[in-house]
Amino acid sequence: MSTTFAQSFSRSKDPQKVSQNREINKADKSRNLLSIKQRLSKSTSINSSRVKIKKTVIKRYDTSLTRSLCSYVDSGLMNEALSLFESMQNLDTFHWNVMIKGYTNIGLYKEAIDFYLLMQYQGVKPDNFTYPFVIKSCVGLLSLIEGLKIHARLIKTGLDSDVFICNSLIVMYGKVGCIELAEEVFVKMTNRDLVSWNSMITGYVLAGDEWKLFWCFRKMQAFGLKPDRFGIISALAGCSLANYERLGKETHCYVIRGGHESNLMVQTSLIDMYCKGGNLDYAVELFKKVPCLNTVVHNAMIGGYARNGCPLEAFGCLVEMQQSGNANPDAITMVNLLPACAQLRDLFLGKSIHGFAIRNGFLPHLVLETALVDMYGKCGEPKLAERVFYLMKKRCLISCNAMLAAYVQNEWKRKAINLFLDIHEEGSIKLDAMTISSVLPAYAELASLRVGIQIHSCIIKLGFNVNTFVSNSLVDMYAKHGNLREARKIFDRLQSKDIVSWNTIIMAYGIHGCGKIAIDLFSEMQEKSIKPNSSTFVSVLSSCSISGLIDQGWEHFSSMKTDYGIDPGIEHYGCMVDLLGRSGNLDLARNFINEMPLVPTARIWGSLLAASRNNGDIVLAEEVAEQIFSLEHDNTGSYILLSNMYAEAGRWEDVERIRCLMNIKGLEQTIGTSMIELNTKTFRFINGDRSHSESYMIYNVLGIILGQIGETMNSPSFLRFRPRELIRKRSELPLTHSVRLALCFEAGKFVVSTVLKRNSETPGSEHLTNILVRLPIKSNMEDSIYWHTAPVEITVK
DNA sequence: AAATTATGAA
Repeated sequence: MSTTFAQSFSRSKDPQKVSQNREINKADKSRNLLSIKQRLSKSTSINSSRVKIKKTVIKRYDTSLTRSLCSYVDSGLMNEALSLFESMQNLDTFHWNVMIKGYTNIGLYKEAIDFYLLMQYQGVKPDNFTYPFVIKSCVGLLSLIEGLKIHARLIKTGLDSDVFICNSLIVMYGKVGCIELAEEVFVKMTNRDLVSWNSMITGYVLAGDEWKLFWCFRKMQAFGLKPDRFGIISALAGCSLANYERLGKETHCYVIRGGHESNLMVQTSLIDMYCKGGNLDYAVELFKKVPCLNTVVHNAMIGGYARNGCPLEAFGCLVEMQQSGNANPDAITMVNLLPACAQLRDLFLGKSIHGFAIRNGFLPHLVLETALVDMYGKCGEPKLAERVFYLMKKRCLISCNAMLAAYVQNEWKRKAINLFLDIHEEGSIKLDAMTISSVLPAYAELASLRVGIQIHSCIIKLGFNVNTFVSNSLVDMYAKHGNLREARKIFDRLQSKDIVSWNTIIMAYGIHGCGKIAIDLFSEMQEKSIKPNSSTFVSVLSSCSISGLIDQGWEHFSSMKTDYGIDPGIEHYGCMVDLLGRSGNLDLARNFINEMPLVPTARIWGSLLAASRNNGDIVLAEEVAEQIFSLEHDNTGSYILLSNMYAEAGRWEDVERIRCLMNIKGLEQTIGTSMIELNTKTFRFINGDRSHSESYMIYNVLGIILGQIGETMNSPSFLRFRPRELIRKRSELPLTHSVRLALCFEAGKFVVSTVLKRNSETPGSEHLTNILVRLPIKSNMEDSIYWHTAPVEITVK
């Protein structure tokens, strides 16, 4: 299949077409623009012609010159038209209108408005024919301010009752996003024609207000007007907005009854509607019946295949389009194909499309570039996404959001946060809820709760705290930072909880070892008749696994399929292996893996490897590691784990062998660190760390807390290192785990500062003990090899 | 002498 794509890409590489496209893109526009500005500044020549108008009022109209002017304008030859215009005498409103129309039609909106201003300056009065063009130019510039000025002028001159002008105004306000103003114009009109209604309906499509759209659609019929193809096309767009299947079919009936079935644009809209409503079969049926397929219909179908999870069919449609010879792919075709590449995770295909777009002169193109950023992000290539992003000439909110998502999906958290801050500080692009919920996972993973709280207040200021997506990310962020209470508070206050909200809060309790609360929340969710999805069960099963709720884990695992019809995925099997491994039942875990219907991944085996280490089963560990290395030869963690197990067993030759293997493969041991933030400073600890200047205090605190939970530390062992003591050193390692050291540092500092505030003297070691022993330490520390991934809550009465 | 509304897009 991929050779067909490659062939079809290279076949249409036509140098002539490429140069044509490029020319349209830039050359013409800039040339025109320059000459007009130069000529407009020489207003003396036009001035003199005005003088001549006054002198020769009686002189007969030169119709042949006027006719030439019109034909230049109609063929888009504005330079020639301008020369003729300047040389002409007897210029009246009609000539000016022709010029304004010409500039509007070729997209030189600024020049059209300049001409409109100039004609007034020259004393020529604009009439009802002038304004539709001028208003269209405002739409082209998306300039509400110019539009409002013109509207004011219309009210002053009394032209605001002209139906054509009012219709233009409705279109303008609809397109610049001021639907209320469009409504105002519409309501004030005394005679509304079909175009007025159609324009209003189109405005509602753009505003995304399908309710008012259909209200309008019905109201116009009550006034005795029959919807034509314009209104029907908008209504079809409204159906995909609303996603009402019945409404779509109802509107399809209008098409048939009105006899619009043969109209290509109507056919396209119908296909698009059925695609967006997920009714792909209907769309394909209609697509097959279209007699002359153009680029747009193909694009609608390609987009439909892509959005309905049929990426290969999307490419099939591209090949059909190229083989038909009637239609050529354009920039939008590329935009529609890129999500298909992302779904296939096929980087080669994505790059082919990128190359095709470059060769055909489609770039620069804001939407296409954004789609490229999105595709590279989803194909796991944040570097390429970044490259496209920073080469873009223009960027908008959506392109920034796409880049942020690409960073976050690929774990480039720092970059995501920096980009977010850049956008925020630069200020020209206004953030939305999507921006925030894209970047929050990056804040959740990085160790600074302080900055997370800053973002939270920023969210409240911007009013995004009511948004469900944002709140879900916030719940996750607080949970990952160990502040379960705040996470719960946000969850409880959230007005409209969706399935993600529930999944997140269940997982939050799960990762903190509060399996019971997690399961209670799961029941509560079911009582509220919210249907769990596949991710819900990942949350529930991990909660059971972490808290050692073996029976409940099995219950939920089997009820997934029987009660909810959800087939367990690889991640669910992973949770179960974890559960069995934690319970120490290695044989069961192993049989479970062998009997599961899916091919085990490295992560599944990794779960069993961890379990075999905790149970000291070195034979199983070796076997499992073999499986992992066959899947991922560079899995550093597994090498280290195996090496540690050999060390614990005193098998030094094997330790050495593993180290050599790692050297050969160029793998380095990564050192895990734990960070904690105190008074705006970040402190980093490694396991058994003694490098901190306050290590004495930290180990003091550690000793005290260990005493409270019944663990003891043979203090000298970490001071010296002798191979024979390695066994003990290894088994003691969790005692001085980096997470514990970080927490003890925080606890100690807290006590010191509290005591200092009270007594204004430095507390001694005994002092510290006295206070720490009395501290209520809230957490079930014994449950885990570390106490917790989250800070321990310490309160002093 | 002349005008206004439509299809596919992240």
